[in-house]
Amino acid sequence: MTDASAPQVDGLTPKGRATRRRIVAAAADLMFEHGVARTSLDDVKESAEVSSSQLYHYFEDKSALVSAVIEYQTEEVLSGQQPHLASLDSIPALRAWRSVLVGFRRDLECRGGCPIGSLGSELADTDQRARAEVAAGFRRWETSIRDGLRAMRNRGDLMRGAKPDDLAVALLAAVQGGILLSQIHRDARPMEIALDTVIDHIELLTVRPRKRRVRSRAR
Amino acid sequence: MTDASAPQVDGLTPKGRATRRRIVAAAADLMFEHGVARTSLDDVKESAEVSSSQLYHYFEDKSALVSAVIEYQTEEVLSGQQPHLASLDSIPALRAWRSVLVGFRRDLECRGGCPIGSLGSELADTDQRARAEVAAGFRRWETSIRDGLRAMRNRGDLMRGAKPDDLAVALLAAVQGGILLSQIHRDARPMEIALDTVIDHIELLTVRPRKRRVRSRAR
DNA sequence: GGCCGTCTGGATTGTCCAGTCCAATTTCGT
DNA sequence: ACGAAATTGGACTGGACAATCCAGACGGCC
Repeated sequence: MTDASAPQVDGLTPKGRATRRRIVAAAADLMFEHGVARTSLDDVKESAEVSSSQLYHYFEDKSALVSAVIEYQTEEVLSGQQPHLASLDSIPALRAWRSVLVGFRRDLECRGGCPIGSLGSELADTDQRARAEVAAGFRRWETSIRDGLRAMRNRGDLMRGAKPDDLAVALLAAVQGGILLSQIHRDARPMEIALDTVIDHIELLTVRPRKRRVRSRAR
Repeated sequence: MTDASAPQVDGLTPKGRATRRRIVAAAADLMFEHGVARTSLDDVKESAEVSSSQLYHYFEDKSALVSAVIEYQTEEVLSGQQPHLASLDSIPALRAWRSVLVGFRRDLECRGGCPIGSLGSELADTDQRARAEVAAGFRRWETSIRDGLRAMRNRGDLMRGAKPDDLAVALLAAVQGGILLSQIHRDARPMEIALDTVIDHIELLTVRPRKRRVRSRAR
């Protein structure tokens, strides 16, 4: 469960695994920067310093490499949001998470989209396998967010009418839409606004919107 | 102002304009379906039933054609949302607009992204001109939304603390993020949820959330 | 140390594709 | 009508690119 790529790497020697990793990392970088279609295998070979036979030794064809890249980027994205993603169960936690995401954007000067989302956007209608893999990645992401909101709900911090599952979807949509607007306008503000708006909404659905007093230390 | 493509079409005879239009429409369809990089000019020539010399007579190169496609799709998208987009100044109007957008998704069976947004996602980092044109299209879109919300605000329907400009950005982000999630999951629900959530939030910022009674017919 | 499977080098092939060119035909202005 | 400009046909070029192939080098295991 921890290493979803196990089926593809067993039977490989340590050296082989290293080469494979090098190829995937190089391909991921190039595809993040230029998109899948504009990344040639020659580029990947050069950047990873491998030959054709190496590429085709580890991957059936380009689309198999793309699959590996999707898997790689999913791990990168999810692990890059830790530990925030594991406990999005309060308004301050959501705000902190938002700031981390916005920080990533700023570091990139608003270049590039979401490492997963932009792959999905490019491939969803041409490569069913890729679409399914991106969908699986998004489901994991969404699940993490949802768990935090459900915890708030169960703890009684959210009003009974609030739907944590829907709010999780709305948050993820705000991330994706916000990233896109920020990428196109080359300005991090739209992403901030998109996320702040949904978090504000969640805060309005909070039972004690502010100045929550600690009533008992027991527990 | 109504015809932003004027600079590119004057000096053309009616026949020429028709040919040019045919090329752009064919290219727009293909690029919407397969993306820009996966749409070859041979495909465009065949679909529009024109020869190489015609293509290069009307467009400098592929990226000039892409510019024309962006312009074309911007008009398609904005005009396709009329008359809703021109008066998004009440909660019911926002709900109705949402349903139109979701209906578009369903008609396409959740295939394809936003005709503008997906071009932006693919081109933002490789073609500055394209990025700027998509940005301009988004600004027009955002402005329409914002005008409706500002009208609500000025009329006193929105609380004084509400920021119509930010809410417009959040709505547009919800549209884009929702489309992406729906495209990847092949399910219109995420888009519905994303838009409903932001509209719910706007409703909470409404002065009289519900059962608004007509108090006076004078005006 | 010697065998076998893993790993690597690099030339090659066939296809696709953006862009060019020259010549022919049609349309417009007057 | 008639010259000029716009429009069209279609072959051609040079390069990029995914994928194949044949050897040869390396490394683990008995």
